[in-house]
Amino acid sequence: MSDKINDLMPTAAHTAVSGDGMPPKQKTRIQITNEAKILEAALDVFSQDGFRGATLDRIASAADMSKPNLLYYFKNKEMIHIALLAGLLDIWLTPLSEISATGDPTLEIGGYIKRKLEISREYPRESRLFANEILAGAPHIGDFLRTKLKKLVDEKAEILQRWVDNGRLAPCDPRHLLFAIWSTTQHYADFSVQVRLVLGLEAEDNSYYEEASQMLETLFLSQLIKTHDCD
Amino acid sequence: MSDKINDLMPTAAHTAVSGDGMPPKQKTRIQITNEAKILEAALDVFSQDGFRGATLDRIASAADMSKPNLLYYFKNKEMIHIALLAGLLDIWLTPLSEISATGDPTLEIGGYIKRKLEISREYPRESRLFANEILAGAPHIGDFLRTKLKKLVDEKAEILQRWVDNGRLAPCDPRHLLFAIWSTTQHYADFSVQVRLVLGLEAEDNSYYEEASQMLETLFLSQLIKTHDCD
DNA sequence: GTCTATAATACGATAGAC
DNA sequence: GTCTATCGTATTATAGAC
Repeated sequence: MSDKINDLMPTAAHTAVSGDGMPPKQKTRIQITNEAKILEAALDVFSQDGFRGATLDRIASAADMSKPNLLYYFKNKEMIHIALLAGLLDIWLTPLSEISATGDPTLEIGGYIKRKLEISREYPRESRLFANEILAGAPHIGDFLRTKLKKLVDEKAEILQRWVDNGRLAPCDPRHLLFAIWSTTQHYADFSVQVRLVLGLEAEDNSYYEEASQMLETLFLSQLIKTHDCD
Repeated sequence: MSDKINDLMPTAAHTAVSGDGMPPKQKTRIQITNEAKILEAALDVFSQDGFRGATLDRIASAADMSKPNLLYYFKNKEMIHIALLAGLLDIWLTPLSEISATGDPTLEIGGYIKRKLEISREYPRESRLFANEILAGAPHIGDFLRTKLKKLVDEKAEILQRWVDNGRLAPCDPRHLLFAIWSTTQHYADFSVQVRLVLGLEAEDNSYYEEASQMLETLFLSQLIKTHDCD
């Protein structure tokens, strides 16, 4: 359960997941396609049942591969999971890191919410993979959250706080504003089954994202951010 | 994977989890205490690792019981899980059902958010149990969501819609307003590990709920609900 | 690189003594 | 009601042929 995510995160998509200090090895074409096939299948399984609940049998079956062949490409179950998490964290954090202190609060926060909701729609399995990892106690990404994510949040919270101090943003705790954005956007991926059943939609029907976008704009932008005072 | 939750939900805490049409049997004191001990232990394990990831070994160990003894009280692993979900749904839905059409929108919605956040704080494991069940595709409570929950949401959405039509609530999709309330409040239970790591808090430190309460009031009440127009 | 075979352990559930 | 013993299967991972 070593937290190796911190090391391999930035280059996870292109280098071998060796975990030790070895130099990255050049990959053959078949390696690239088979590893991709495995990760695609594993994402389905891990995002549904979590690390403990997933089995190599089901991953191999979903990847249309034999189990030993799967383990030819990844040392063990844990390495597949870590590779997926590493790929996810990259997608995850880019939008947050792009919030700019020099921009307009409404545009910056609105753009962030929009991108987060797009990611929720485009990468729902990654969102559920992350949710499962957190629910399990973050055994694989605890270090990452404590160090890199915290650092980034601290940075961005400072920007938001300055906007609050300048009266350009309603008084609120910046970190909790981020939590609210994360939770509302990811909810549509993590709880999509519930959302669809409550709305009476068929599986795979993603039409609710239009309404979601509208709701989040109302919630976070129409009123929260002060464009003018009226009293 | 039969969805029996619908039947046993209302009386789950006091009657035998027989599942069939048998009349509820009177329980002995030792039955009551041992079943409670099992459910308490199972809640720890299921809420962390989900149904598939949990094992009877760890539940028995946490309950300080032998595995066969555990299975003397519950027919199998699934019955323990269903009993927990049944208990949870009761806690879950009461606040929603209490939203009153005759009340004041600010007080009704504000009260609902407050109660949901209290539940998130008081029953974080139940919240994570629910999250795990949804992430896994809601195999045990799909029917419940499709029928009873949907019905209740439809009812309450109508009330909210009337407030929107009367100009007492900002124009928004009532169902998505509920989703936003659910996601933000439950986030503090489901993602508590991440929240604590990002805030630099120790495990078990729940102090962030005060800030959370403030944030949600700002987000949902201070501006969202129209108390007056200024243009 | 891919396969069959299999080792070694984990897991859900039952049998039967007490 | 609780225990030890155990059955049958599932699961992770490896060995070794091809």
